[in-house]
Order: sequence, then structure tokens, then C-alpha cells
Amino acid sequence: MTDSNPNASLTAPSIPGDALPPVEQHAQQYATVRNAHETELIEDYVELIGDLLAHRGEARAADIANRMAVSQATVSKMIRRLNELELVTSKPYRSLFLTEAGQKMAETSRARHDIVLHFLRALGVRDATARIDAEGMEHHVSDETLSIMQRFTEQQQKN
Amino acid sequence: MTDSNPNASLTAPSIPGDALPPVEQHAQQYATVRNAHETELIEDYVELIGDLLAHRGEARAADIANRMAVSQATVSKMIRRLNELELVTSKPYRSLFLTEAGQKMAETSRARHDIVLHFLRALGVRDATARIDAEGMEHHVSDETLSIMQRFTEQQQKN
DNA sequence: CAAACAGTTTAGCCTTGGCTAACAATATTG
DNA sequence: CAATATTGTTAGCCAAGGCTAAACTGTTTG
Ligand SMILES: [Mn+2]
Ligand SMILES: [Mn+2]
Ligand SMILES: [Mn+2]
Ligand SMILES: [Mn+2]
Repeated sequence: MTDSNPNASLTAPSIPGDALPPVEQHAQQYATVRNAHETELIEDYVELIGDLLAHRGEARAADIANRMAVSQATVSKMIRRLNELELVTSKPYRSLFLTEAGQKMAETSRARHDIVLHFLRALGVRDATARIDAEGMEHHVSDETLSIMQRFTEQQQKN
Repeated sequence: MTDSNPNASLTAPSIPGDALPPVEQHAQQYATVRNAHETELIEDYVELIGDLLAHRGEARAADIANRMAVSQATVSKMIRRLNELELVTSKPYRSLFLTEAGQKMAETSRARHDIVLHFLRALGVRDATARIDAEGMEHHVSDETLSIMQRFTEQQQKN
């Protein structure tokens, strides 16, 4: 269950670099990542649908397939899932729309995404790189880190 | 093509929300994330095996299962994959070892992980949070961003 | 208005990464 | 040294997220 060596500190050879974290803490790291992976694709879809609605007035399956570089079949299947989760409504062959819950998720995800993106730019990362990195990082940034990023970006802009 | 402006002043036109990126660029964002997801679990395993070898002298399947909070069956299956990829060698009921390729991957992953972790701490994120965030973020940080993070951390430590 | 085209859905396949249950091998200890 | 405890493997299940091919629906146009 726990580490099988209670006297690790006595027997461990001294190693440059950090020690291993306690088992429970270490396990928490990986569990949090697994958790994020369950929701991140959903968030990306909902966020993209919200963006398409905001900027284009409609969100069609084909647009999503193009933007994500994924087959239409894949998008269609995912839309069924989003429907079951009551995040979108869809009449066949019509634009998608977000439910209340969907809109809330889109806003939250968009806000988070923007904070990470603006932070990376404020750090000095080139725009194209920042966009790529933000797309992945956004799902793994805690609220604590997020607010620190936001503060940093604001500070940077004052100077 | 891209604005490589290190002192990012106002390159972005102010917004009713940023415009959508061009389709190809947008697609590249998602594709890069999908790509990272294919390798990140492998990297975490190899990195952890390297750490266990360095700090404990051996890396047993049971330790990995505990540290990752995952079943022994899951670890066993994964070890078969790592074997097929020629990243580890394993005799049944003995400690795992890393091949040359495995050691190289472990070093690279560990270095990247450390840069992200130290950066987050330098930013002011609490240690426990930084560790959790770094575990996920590390797989989505480009080389460009990574070297900026490293520079930032060094600067911070001088002050 | 029929044909062609574009968009959408469905069916069926695959890999990854989880799980539990049962079994096998090794290590510990009474 | 036999019994028990720990560790590792295998089998079989599942959900997610990809894919291609084929069918279906709606729109455009000759
Ligand atoms: Mn996003
Ligand atoms: Mn994303
Ligand atoms: Mn790592
Ligand atoms: Mn990781």
C-alpha cells in the first residue's frame, strides 16, 4: 500500500535532484491528469462551438471537422455525446446550439484558454507557438496557477 | 510569418474576443495536442521508472501501480508495451531496467518536467499545486516555451 | 425538376488505457 | 520447510476517440 521501506531516508543514496514525493501525493498528480483527460475534448468541442456561434453565427459539423482536422464521422459521434450530456441541441442538418450548461462551459473554457494564451504571449512566446501550447496546457492549469498567470499578464501590460 | 516580438506590445488588435485563427493553424493546434496525448503516458512511465531506479535502486511493477494509483494489471499490460517499444527490459518477478532508448527518454522527460516545475514555483505557485500542474503541462510545452521558462526561472533566482 | 453535389449520419473496425477476477510465482515467516 | 502473504500475469470486459465506407438528406444548378 504505502512504500515498503519506512527507513527510506536512511538507506537512500543521496541523489542530486528532488526526492520522490510521498506516494499519496504522487498518485494525486497522475490522478488529476487522468481526470483532466476525461473532460478536455468535451471542453474543446463546446468552446469551439461557442466560438463559431459568436464569430460566424452558426456552428456546423463540417466546420468543426475542418477546424479540428478530424473526420466528419468522428464529429457526428461526438455531437451525439454532447447531446446526451445536454451541452448542445441539434436538429439534423441544422446548426448546433449550446444549452445553458453548454454556454456556461464554453465561457469558462474560453476564459481559461485566453488567460493561458495571453500569459504565454506576455512571457515572450511567439503567437503561433503560444496558441499551440495553450491548446494543450489550458486543461492542466489549476485555479491557483491561473490567477497567478492573470496577475502576471496584467503586471506585464502596465510596464 | 509570425510576429517574433519578444517585448510583446500590442500586436493583437483589440477585440470583441479574438478572431478565429485560420483553419489550417487552428487544425494544427488540435493535431499537436492529439499527438502529445499519444506519447505522454509512455513518457510518464519511463520517467517514473528512471526515478525509481535512481532513488530506490529498483523499479517494481507494484511500486508503479501504487505511485500511479492504478491496478497492477494495468501496469503489467503497459510494461509489455514498453518492452515492445524497446524502452525497458524485464525479467519476470525482477526489477525493470531501462534500455539505452529508455534512459534517453527518461532524461529528456525528467529535464522537461523539472523545468516546468521550477518555473511554476518561481512564478509563485505553491509546491503541491505546482507538482500537480506540472505533471499535466509538461507534455504540452514547446521547446520555445520551455527555454523561456528556464530563462525566467534563472532570472528569478538571481533576484 | 432531375441530377449532381455537399453535408450528415450510421455501421463496423481499431487502439489505448482503464477495470476485476482468477491464477502463478516468489518471498517471508511460524 | 510448509503455509501464507506479496507480487506479477493473464483473460476478458468496457468506454473513449480515432478511422473508412456506405447510406441518406438537403441544396444547387443545368
Ligand atoms: Mn480550449
Ligand atoms: Mn484545448
Ligand atoms: Mn513527467
Ligand atoms: Mn506527466
